[in-house]
Amino acid sequence: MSEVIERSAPTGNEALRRIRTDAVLAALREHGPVSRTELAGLTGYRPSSLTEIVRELMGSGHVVEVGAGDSSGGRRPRMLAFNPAAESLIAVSLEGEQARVSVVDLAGELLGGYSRVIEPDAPLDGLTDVIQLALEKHPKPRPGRVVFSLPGVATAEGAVALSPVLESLGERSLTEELTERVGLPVQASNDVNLIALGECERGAAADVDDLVLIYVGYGIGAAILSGGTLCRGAAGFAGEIGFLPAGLPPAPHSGGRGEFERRWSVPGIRQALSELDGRATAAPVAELAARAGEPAVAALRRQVIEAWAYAAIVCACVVNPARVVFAGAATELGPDGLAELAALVGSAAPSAPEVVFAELGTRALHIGAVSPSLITLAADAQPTREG
Amino acid sequence: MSEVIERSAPTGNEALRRIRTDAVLAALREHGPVSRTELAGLTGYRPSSLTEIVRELMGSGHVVEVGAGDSSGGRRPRMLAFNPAAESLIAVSLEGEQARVSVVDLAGELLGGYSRVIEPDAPLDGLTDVIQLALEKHPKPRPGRVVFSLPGVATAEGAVALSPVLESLGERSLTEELTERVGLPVQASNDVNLIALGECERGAAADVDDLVLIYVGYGIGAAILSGGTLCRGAAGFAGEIGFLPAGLPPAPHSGGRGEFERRWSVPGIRQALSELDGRATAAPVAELAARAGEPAVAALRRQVIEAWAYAAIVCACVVNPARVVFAGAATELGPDGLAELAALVGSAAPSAPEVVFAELGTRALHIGAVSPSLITLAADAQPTREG
DNA sequence: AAACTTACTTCGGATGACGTATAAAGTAGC
DNA sequence: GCTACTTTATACGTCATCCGAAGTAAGTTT
Repeated sequence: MSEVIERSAPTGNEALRRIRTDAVLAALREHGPVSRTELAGLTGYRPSSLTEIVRELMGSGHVVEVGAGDSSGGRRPRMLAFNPAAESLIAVSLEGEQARVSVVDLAGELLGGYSRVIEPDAPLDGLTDVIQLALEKHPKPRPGRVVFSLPGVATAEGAVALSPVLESLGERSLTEELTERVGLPVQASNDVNLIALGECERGAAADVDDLVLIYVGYGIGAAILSGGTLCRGAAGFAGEIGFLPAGLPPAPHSGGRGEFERRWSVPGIRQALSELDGRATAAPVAELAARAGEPAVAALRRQVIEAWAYAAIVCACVVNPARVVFAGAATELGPDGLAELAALVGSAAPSAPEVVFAELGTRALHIGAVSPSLITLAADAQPTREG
Repeated sequence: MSEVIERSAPTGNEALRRIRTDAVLAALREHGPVSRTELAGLTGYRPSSLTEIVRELMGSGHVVEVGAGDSSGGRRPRMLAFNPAAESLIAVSLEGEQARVSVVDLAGELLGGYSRVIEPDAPLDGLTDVIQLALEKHPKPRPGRVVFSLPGVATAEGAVALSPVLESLGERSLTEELTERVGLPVQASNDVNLIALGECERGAAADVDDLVLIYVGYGIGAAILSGGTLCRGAAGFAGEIGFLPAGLPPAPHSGGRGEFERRWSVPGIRQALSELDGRATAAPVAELAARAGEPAVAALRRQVIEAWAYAAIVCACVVNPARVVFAGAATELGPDGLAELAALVGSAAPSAPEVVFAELGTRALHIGAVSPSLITLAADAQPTREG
């Protein structure tokens, strides 16, 4: 008899136990310090039930009492708060051949950062070393898991072109081998998705459930949050808008990158700028904004804005987000550029979404890594990346 | 104290009761007749727990024993099956001024159909009458709810342009007033979404969780299913691909319909055909397929295919479905047209989805109306349409 | 200081799920 | 035909959980 469980109905007491603690913790994370009575209103549990639940969570350190609140005519409530220092986790990201390892608490606050150059021949050795170093330096709130942020560039074959330093190993072995070596569960996730979760937790999209985040960097990628949950897609490629066709008729794409991404990502804009005046720039988008007075630059800038707006409009038509967040290098466009983007999107999308810039910068990665949504994603996902 | 419940943790016994019966019913709906022991494997419950659950469901008639199964070396199992005849519901759809009311059982089988011309002045009166008629004729499995299939044409203002006969009343009042008049919960849902749920239950997408369905009719609309659940979008407009920009730079849209939809929906193709040879046709898409030998028609046919492929590619880039289903008039293109569509989509989308035609035709609406997903959607939605 | 309000906890009672034992209904071997 | 053995389904005791009511704690108001 196959023990395949179809529908994840909470069966068994341990499952229920998790659900109730998760619900209480989620309510505490979202609404700052609250009294037990307020918590009852938020979660639907009765105050009498919460007594036991809260006692348990205080025992594990995840919940702490933070003094007394204001009286509303009777006994002053004892306020409860989520304690982000109860646990920590390790966030790993790559910048070229440099691996950045950050130890963060459950609020996404940085407890310590380490970096190391990875040998392309044996990337796992270097990664394991630096993660072990971080573990030794920060034993206090024992890190519970490792979140690996991957640049997800999809190729035509459906594989994932990882960062050059990771090309030597298959993608599946990354999480599995690292889990074995480090002794902690390792979860690999698309970097743009992590950033979106971060901005959704505590950033430009904190008050929104339906969101598209468009990240402009070495490539162009989007993250789709619909109804508060990440859209992963059948193969984890949801949001790969680098392959957007430029229009009608759609042209077949050649090679591993999309034409759209090649032209309108940071390297594409850098090249277009250098063709204008022969110079190479480190931050081409910022330069577009700074040199908007020059007619040639202004024309290119307009083209870039139109291209990005096109991506936003397309996403808006398909998933109807309440807000489109531009992140990464796109934020260097400045307020004028944002206004132009918003105007274009507003005039062409059916139910015009708000258009804003990301607010968290590089912190978004850390905050996304501790987002509760990520845990639930990992729970029902295979031990591979979840998109 | 606000009684707002944030996280829907199952609190209270009645909620748990629902969850367990839902889980058991869902398992029975999906996998045909199974023994209690198999059911335990599917749901995660222990056989001893299922004794009580199944007894209850047999009491309500939703589950029936359907004889004995094959022995595997011991006592022969008593097979259990979902009983679709235990309940019925009423599906209402509009074709012009004609309201079609169908009584269907929980398998989507038609028990009876009634139609009636609605007066644009007082549409609710006619609707109420014909629904009451259906209720009188089919009292046996008492209908539990009414599912109203709405053509969802989004306007620029964010409102919904309903079928002409419903224009006289606000959209909110439709479900509320009808609920009051009929005495049953009325749920309004986008027609394309219902069709997608149907094809997903028992049709061209039965084995797929990530799906885009593109419906070509009076307009062009898509339904997005990601991870098995419908994407509704912030305002219920997810899938409104009629407003897709034709390319770069994006042009602002004028009026209530998108340029894309105006050109490549059935009326648009009809007009293009009539401009070719001055004749009006009832089924322009079928004619495109039939007269593909004429050069002028072949060119138009190719344009249509390219436009539809463009929509599919865009959706594939954004949400990465495993399959794109073309429904409505698009199926009249025939196998050659499908092959061309698939080739275009395959060459331009990053992770090429399968491209197929819908299989259920008009039955999709009925099967979608009884999809369990629709109930869960209604549960957390406002008493208005859910997109 | 007494009365009232609010916050929280303790304590039975009911419900549900699990585990084990047991009954029911077959098959296989002699 | 009788005896194992296997598989299926149920009965019952135990434990965990949630709820409601009553009780305690700690304030405010008059």
